[in-house]
Amino acid sequence: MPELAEVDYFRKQWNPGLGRRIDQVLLHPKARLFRGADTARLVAALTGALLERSEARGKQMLFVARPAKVGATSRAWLGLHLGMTGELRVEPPDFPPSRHDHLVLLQPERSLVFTDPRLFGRVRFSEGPTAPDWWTELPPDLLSDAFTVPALADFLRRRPRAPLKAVLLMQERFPGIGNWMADEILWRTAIHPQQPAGSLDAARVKTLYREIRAVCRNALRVIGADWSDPPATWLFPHRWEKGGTCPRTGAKLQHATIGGRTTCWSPARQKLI
DNA sequence: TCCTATGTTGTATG
DNA sequence: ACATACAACATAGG
Repeated sequence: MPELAEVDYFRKQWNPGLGRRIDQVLLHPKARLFRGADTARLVAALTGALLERSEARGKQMLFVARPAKVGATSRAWLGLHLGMTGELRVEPPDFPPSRHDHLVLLQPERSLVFTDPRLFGRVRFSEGPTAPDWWTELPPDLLSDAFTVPALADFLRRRPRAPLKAVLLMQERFPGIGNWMADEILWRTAIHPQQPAGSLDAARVKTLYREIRAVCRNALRVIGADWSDPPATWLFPHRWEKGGTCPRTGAKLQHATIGGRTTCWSPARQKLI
């Protein structure tokens, strides 16, 4: 389920383990989750290490650990992506991992668990004095100063015929936006999800920019903080209701596959132009 | 049985 | 080279 705010919520689930030692690492090395990662080194580096801190950028998470060796300047960098069904949670120290618990960091006081039934998630691992490229080369956060109206306009211009719904899902420009956030943004902006990205005038680009930032802020405040339900004034709680209606117009919501994903919009306020 | 699922990626086509 | 579209990945639930 995780998009921007859900990812940050799950990241914080491991907060009780920060500043604490990792005694043991349990994993299934052949799980698709670990494709491309050196699991042997991951286990060797994290065993006995101190879990220092974590951060999230878009749908990506980073956990940083200090190796047991005294005076070590190198760090262990653990990158996690939750895919479609990944979750992070805390369990007791003696907890027995079940089938989908693919990575477990055992601490004296608790177990930090990464579970992912569908295995669309991903674990990355690196060692070194500074953060690895796969972390530092991530695109700028949508709430940072680096995400600007001209940057948005330029990106849309380069994908002139793609439907806006599909474009908003491109992580290289919109890190953290997923299916429900894209629909929420277009609904607030009153733009049809099928609208070609290159067809917006300057005023609409500016409005789109503002609503992208607003949905990111609101989602982090409401869902990211404690997994609160978004209020009925959002599209979110109505999008899967049968016979669901638009909270602003009262008109019946519509559904179709756009950009390869099930899309919900309010035909009363989102019309092709 | 068939369809759906808050995601990414590899591949084909234009 | 770039833009676009879509199957594939793996599992559970309606």
